[in-house]
Amino acid sequence: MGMVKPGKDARESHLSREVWADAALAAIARGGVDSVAVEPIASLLGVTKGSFYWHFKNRSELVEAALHRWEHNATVVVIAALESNTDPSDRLKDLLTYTLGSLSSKQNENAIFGAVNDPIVLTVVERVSAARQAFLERIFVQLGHRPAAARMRARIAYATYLGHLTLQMTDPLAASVGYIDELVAVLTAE
Amino acid sequence: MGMVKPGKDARESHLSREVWADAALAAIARGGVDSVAVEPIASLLGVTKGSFYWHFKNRSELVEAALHRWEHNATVVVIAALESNTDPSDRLKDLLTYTLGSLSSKQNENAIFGAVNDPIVLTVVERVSAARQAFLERIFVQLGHRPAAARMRARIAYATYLGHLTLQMTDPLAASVGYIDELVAVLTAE
DNA sequence: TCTTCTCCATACGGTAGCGTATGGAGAAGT
DNA sequence: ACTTCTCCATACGCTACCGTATGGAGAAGA
Repeated sequence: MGMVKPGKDARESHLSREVWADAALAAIARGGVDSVAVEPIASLLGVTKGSFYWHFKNRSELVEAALHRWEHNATVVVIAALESNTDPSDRLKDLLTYTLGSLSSKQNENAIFGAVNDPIVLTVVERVSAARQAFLERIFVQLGHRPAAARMRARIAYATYLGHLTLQMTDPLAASVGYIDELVAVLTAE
Repeated sequence: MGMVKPGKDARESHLSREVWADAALAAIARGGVDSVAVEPIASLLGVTKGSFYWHFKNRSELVEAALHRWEHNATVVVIAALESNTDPSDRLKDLLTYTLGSLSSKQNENAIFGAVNDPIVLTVVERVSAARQAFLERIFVQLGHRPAAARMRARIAYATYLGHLTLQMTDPLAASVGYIDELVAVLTAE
């Protein structure tokens, strides 16, 4: 197999599937899932369609790859980042601070959630939402809620997160001091 | 002016701008703002593009008209429906019950908020969000919160509403009894 | 009746993007 | 050195949609 070994130096002459997927994810952040087009991305990467159709079967496969990358960042990475903190209340606050803080990922989230009519998007979103709500549910259980109540609280907290995601697309939070504290207080109120 | 008077009978041979705008709004609910295309809508209405370009200047004008219709339904109509109820706590619960209940409008909302990268969509969404948050802010003031706190609570409540809107696209609420009561309790907790 | 205006059909050119077919340069194997 | 394989460029046909140009049927006005 005459494959070029990627090597560790920065300049790689050959593109990989991951490079394409990341470029597609960036396109989603800019113009939504529907705006993912092969030829514009190719010219951004400095190549032509010929490259794309060697790495991928068609456009849907590219979108799917991009969504899988997002899924990984949105669940595994985020949850792993909170493993160090064990106190449930702190964890909730850190989670909200972390997820509502990173600006670039918000464009992606909002664009992806706004395209759930696409069945490919739907399945990924369902998995991500389920994982996140399960994570939140454990927090509320640790906070002393009973299973049914913890489940409702998790849903409320997750919905609140999603809503802030959408809101911040138009209204950048205005950096009001103590807002997240108030938010955590409301969500954990007895 | 040889214009045909619309008359009051149902069968109108001539189409109006409103019919086109409503059809476009239905298209938004199905496939998002980007999916609004002149020719498919025309064939749905049983006419051709010739009709469209007589009523509208171009596609953007159609999208704008559809968004204006949504804006009206999303603010004026909803708020007017709650005028009868004066108790702030009941009003909040009625608002959530009402807005989280109508199934068809959710598709629209989610699709529109998922396309805020479009500047035309952005301006409309900003107006709608401002009006809704102002409405909620008044409720929380009536509930005894101070201005700054009421503003934060209004934002939280609105974000929660938006989040549930998104969530229900994939997870149909599961009809858990008492969920909205729990939601209202959380939002109005001291 | 004859003209005028409204509303729409038809026909046309143009662009953006998808997917395929084919060739070719260059590295990897042998 | 010769072949094989990887990665990509070029070129092509196809579809969907936009916007325009033009004509025409039919109601309204005069």
